[in-house]
Amino acid sequence: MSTQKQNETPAAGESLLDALVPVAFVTMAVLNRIGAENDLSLTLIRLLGILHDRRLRMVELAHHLGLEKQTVSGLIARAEKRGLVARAPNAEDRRAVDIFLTSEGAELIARLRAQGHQALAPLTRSLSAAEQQRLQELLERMLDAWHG
Amino acid sequence: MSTQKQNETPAAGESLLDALVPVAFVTMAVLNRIGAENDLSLTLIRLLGILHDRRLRMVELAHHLGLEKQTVSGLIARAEKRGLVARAPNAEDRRAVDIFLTSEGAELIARLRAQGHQALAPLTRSLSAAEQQRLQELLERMLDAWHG
DNA sequence: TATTGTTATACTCTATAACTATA
DNA sequence: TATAGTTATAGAGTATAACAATA
Repeated sequence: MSTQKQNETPAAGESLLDALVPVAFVTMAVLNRIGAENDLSLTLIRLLGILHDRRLRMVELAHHLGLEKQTVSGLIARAEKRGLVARAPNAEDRRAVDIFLTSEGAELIARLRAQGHQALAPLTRSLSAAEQQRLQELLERMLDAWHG
Repeated sequence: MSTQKQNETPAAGESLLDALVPVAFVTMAVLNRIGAENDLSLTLIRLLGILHDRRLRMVELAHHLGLEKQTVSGLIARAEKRGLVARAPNAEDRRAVDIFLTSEGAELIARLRAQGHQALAPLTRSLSAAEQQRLQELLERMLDAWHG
């Protein structure tokens, strides 16, 4: 079943991933800890982050998160009970429901963002300003390639 | 409640995080998808990854994962039932239990690793070899600063 | 007494399946 | 018929609390 290593990723790519994956895990761990301090899962953080400048319908939100609509229905139900988001009937489609942040939810994610910057600062602070800029540039290029 | 922006993270750092966090999310999403294809959660992937070259006791494993020992006890119970890991009494401490990969577990994580390289290749492939190396270097510096 | 591990219990996250209301 | 959303149900992941065995 093992193919010859013809079209496989070269060694250089492997080493990059060996740095990228741990950095991603550390980043997630930090966000997760901040979430825990605020009683929020990573999913809920993402959800609030997505809604921070948008009002979306349930299905759209599910698509953004890569989750099933029933799952998001439950997430929203719990977040709504906590006063972080609200539902409103959609103007054009009477089947649809718009989801949006309450002011409390908006304040929470602003606070989270500040905490995130503080908590992740030790990670970025090890690099000079020029290096940070270079790193940011490379990461953005990767992201663009991924999404575009 | 909003402090003056005296000792807060400077704009340069914020922009880097605005690239780092999405890259981390994409990386996690890819790993998560690969995990799902193999019926593995991110936690289980990490757990197997940690055990790939080690034999650890329950508490040590919990510490590595940043989880409570009871949680890991459950994870191990399920992984053991699937034949991915095994338990053995520790030689020196009769209270302790050593956890280690079965050959099946070892094969699985080797397969996952290959899948991960393939799946994340589109992310890294957008950069030249020199840029990949530079990026890897910067990420490693951040990691060293974080752990060291 | 303190530590290692397990079990009991509860809540969140997630999916599959089945349902209602609207398009 | 197809789509938007909810509810029912079930399993994994996580934590707190209580326990047994060993140090």
